[in-house]
Amino acid sequence: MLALTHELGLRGANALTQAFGVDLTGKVIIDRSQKADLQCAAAMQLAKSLKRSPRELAEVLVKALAEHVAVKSTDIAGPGFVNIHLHDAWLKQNVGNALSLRQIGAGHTVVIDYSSPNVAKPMHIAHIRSTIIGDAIKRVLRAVGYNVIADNHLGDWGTQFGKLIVAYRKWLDEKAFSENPVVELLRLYIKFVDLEKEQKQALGKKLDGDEEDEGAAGDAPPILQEARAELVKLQQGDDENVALWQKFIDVSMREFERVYKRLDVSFDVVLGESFYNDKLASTVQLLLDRGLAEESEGAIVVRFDKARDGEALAPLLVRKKDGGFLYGTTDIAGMLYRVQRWNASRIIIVTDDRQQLHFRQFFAACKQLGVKASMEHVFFGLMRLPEGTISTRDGNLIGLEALLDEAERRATVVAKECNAELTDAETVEIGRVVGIAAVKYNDLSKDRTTLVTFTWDKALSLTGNTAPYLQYAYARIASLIAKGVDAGVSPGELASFEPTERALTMKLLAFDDIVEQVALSSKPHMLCEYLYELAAQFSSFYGELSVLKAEPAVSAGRLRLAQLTGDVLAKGLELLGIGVLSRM
RNA sequence: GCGCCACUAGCUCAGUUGGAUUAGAGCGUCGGCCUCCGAAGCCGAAGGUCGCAGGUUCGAGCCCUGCGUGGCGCGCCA
Repeated sequence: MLALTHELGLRGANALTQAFGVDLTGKVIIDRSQKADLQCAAAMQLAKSLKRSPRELAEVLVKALAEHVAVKSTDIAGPGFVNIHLHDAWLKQNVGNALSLRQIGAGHTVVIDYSSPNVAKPMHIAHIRSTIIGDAIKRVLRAVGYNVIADNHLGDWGTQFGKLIVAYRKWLDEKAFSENPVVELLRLYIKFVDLEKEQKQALGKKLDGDEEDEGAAGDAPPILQEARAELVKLQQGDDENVALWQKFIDVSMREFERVYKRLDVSFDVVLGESFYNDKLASTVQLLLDRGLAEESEGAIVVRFDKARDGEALAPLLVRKKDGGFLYGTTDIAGMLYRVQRWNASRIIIVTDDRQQLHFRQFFAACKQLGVKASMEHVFFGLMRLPEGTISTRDGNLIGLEALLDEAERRATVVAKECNAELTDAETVEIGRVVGIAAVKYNDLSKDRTTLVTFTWDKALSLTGNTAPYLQYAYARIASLIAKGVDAGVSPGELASFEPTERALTMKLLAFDDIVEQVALSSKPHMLCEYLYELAAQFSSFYGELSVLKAEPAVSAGRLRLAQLTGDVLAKGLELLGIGVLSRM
């Protein structure tokens, strides 16, 4: 219905512009309403600046809007609200366009960076947020016409690789590695960190008061010195170390791919941190040349000031005093690369909210370097467990695959209970689709900025506002249509228009509006909310009215509404990365 | 010390970016509905000082200020 609200908004703005001689283009917004089909609050919003009474403006709007073919009547209510009632005939005629989306992204390229797991660490339940939310945003942006580049910015570089190489050579358990390489790598890493801590304590606490020398080789724990040496060799291209590093990446990617396949998540490119290695020195040089970076205590930093950058941010470190680079350097290099290579007008990066400061810093630096693209940090709240923060150290990781396994298992049990006619193979397939959907929807349906506390029962719930509810509505519709075919009823023009049918129609027509809002705000939960309301509206309609057992003309119309609902549900769920089933 | 995010029903969350005398869902609780298109469902009930106090205006759960609680950040990790 976006097209209609836009038309009405334009019409209203033109009328006011003509009446008062002030250009008000774009100032009249048409909203949904509980009291009417649509409403307009512009009269009150604009009254003050025009020095007119809201009533006066409302009179103009009422007259202008009433002339549109879709509008049956208009009236003024309260302090100056304009209520708009639409013709039933118009709604019936236009409901078939519910699935068409304005291509607001046409001609634009957006790069979206999500998932981005760390190599050599298993994916656990917290990784699902970036992965699932990012993938849904990607699908929505594509649906509204953007050329989308989905980029998995792997954590495949950095100091941890020196540690891993040392630990691998010292303590590798071959058998464990061949059975589950990533778990073994995690064990090795933890073992290293434990030893490092031990040695540090043995060295005494004098390091605290002597920060100047902390980086000096002499005072660091021996094991850490070894790791640093291996890291330097790796960075210099030492064959053996590079081979090991590549091996870590390969085994990790194999595991990631397995998870992505189960989740139906995909990327266009996988450009990890290491991809930008050869661009870091020149990035720092560029910052220096532009006068944006300066030396400070041996390091190179970018400073910000309120007048130029809009806020007084802490400095961003781009080169350590030992010459090494940091992830801020990589991020800036990545931004420049993405803008140049793809000529992207939007860059979206999906990470948890702890990194907000970092993103504001590096976005500000990019702006100073002339990046014109819209840079958006799409952040989400951290996931925690009821007993506290998820941490590798505490060993309370819940593996992502374990979660998916359990989800499928529970959904399979329920599928068997609910539908005895299904074969075992069907039950397993349904359990798979429904279980994965439940996990995804659980994450997608909450505003991404809220902190979530993970519990099995919530994450795997199958009733109420969940994916299975939506899938169930779809399955019933599929069943209806099949029965309609048997009975010789096929979808046709809407004949009757009971209140529930009208409400369902209005809901269907809101689809394009919601999708556009998600594309602009990167908040998929709005689509979840909408689909849930749509399914609920359908369920009411279905409970209240007979579809196939009404008069033929009425049946055809109701079947059409059901079919459109099914189409929108399937399309909406597809945009969330969730599948549907015709039987469950 | 500075900054970011949150605070809405017993619990988990929405609230269309400032709109309408009844602030909405789900779970849980209580009560109805399978002889009739799929009960993973439908209908109804109970449940609220929107963290607290001020402010802005025609109008505030939403914006501003202060405070409280929780979580997370703040130069050589990512």
